[in-house]
Amino acid sequence: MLDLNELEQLTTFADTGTLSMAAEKLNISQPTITRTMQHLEEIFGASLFVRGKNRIMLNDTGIIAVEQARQLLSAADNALKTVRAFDKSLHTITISSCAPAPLWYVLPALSLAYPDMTMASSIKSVPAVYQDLDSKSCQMAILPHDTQYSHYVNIPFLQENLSVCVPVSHDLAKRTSVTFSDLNGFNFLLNSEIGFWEEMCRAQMPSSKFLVQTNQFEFEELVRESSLPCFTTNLAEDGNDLLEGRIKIPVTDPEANVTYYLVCHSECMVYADAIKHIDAK
Amino acid sequence: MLDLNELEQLTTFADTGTLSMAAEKLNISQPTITRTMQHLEEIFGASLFVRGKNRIMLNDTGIIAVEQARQLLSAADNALKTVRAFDKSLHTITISSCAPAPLWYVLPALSLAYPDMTMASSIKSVPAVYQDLDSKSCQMAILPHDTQYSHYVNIPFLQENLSVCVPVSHDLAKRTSVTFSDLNGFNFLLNSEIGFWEEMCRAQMPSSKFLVQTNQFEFEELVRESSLPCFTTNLAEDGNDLLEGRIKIPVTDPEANVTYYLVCHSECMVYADAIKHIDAK
DNA sequence: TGATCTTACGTTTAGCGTAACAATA
DNA sequence: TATTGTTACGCTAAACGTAAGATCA
Repeated sequence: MLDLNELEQLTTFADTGTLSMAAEKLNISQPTITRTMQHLEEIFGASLFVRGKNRIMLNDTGIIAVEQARQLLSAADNALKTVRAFDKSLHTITISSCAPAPLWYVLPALSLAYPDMTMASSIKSVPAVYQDLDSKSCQMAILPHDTQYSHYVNIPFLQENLSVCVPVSHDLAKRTSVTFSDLNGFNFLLNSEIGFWEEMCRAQMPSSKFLVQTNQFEFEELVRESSLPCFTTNLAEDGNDLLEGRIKIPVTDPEANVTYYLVCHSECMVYADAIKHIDAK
Repeated sequence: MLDLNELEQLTTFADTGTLSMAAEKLNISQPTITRTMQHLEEIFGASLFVRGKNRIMLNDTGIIAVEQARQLLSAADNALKTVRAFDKSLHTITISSCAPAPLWYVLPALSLAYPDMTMASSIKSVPAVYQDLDSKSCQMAILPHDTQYSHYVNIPFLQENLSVCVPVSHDLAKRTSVTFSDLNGFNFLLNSEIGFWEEMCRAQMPSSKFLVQTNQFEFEELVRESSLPCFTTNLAEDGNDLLEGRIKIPVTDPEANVTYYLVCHSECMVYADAIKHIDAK
């Protein structure tokens, strides 16, 4: 029977051209490779090399053997990965969310209910979340609305309300509420990785520019040091004095006040059960 | 790295259902299989079984692993066969002939010239020979005519002339020569494995019936014991007294007097060189 | 009680590395 | 002389089988 280790030595030899270099690359001694090559010829029942006194090269059959060896090693690697991936999927709850805030509640609740499971979450746009859901590459999704599809379980579980934060000196600072059309045209500081919020802002305020910060520290510095308006919500845990000197003004548009839904296929409903009791503070 | 031996133990276990039966099937001890299954779990980095106190079964990951193992073992088997087949092809001269007689000269000559090579010959219809030639599944072909294709080497090397053999009492016994149209309508004894001759006879004598004998002994018995006409040629070595009491009458049609051509791709011309000097006795 | 799987133990052997050798450039 | 491949030798570690133990039907 073929031995994948031996085949790897063969392909390494084919790659390097000499037995010694192959040995070095694989951290084994040259004699070992010599023996393995001899053994491979026994196994294949064919001569694979042309041997000089001091030199060894693949013959035509050897070239075919190397080709087959490569395919086989690659297939073996895939098999290993396939099994590992499947096993991992059994021990992982994958969640695709349209926004970060719901995950702050969902992940701890799930970790508590399923301490042996690994959580894998990602924040993406609404269409991307739907794609994960349809391809079953997530067990659970979080969307800012009901899916309307009866083959999904839809559970409302959290509300998030958007406010704009402006310095006290800002034109809008005296307002007690605003709409997107009031805000349209102003430029905003925005965090990255905020899911559907970003597209929503761009859609609702087409005349505004958004300075998207990838780095949380830099974002906070800019909030403190600039007078650019930014956003917060009822769920945001704005640290310390981050918004000191700023006024929070609720945005009243319905698009700015969303109800999140847990969405999953019926077979994953157990996971939803573990978190649907959650109340926002 | 995966070990194909271990994977085979896995699939055997999957086939038999218990470790002990798998062990027996593979002629190894049960503890060995136990250890191998434990080792496979290490290698895959996943639990593959559900274990009772004295029972072991595949879990979902295990089923996937078995599936992958089967594919891999089958791929390994194919790889082995591919290499062996290629090597064999390097040591085999394959000849497709439209008739048996040319092989009586070609095979000994080639064996003499290439003592380390294995000869593989087969007798088939003219179209089948062409197919072998085009698909390069033979190194050399023997056809009853020139191919007219310039990308083939065509070497005329042998003539065969057909005669009909009838008992002295037969209607045709007095003739010194005949044509197919004279013979059309008579029924004939025929050997099997005579290549293009059979189709040729059927085409030239559509009103005749042919009693094709698969067994050489039975054929000869029928020749001796019946008065059915049969055929022979200048190349045939009709043993002993087989045709005693019969008259040989040459068939004069051009189709009955063929010149055989060695046909091969240019890269196989060396083989043709070894035999093109042959003269018929 | 017989069948099954696991663990423990002792042996064997197969594989490895070091070293020596032969040949080349 | 430095590099390469092969052969010889001795050792180690891995793998195996036997035996014993535990559990179930």
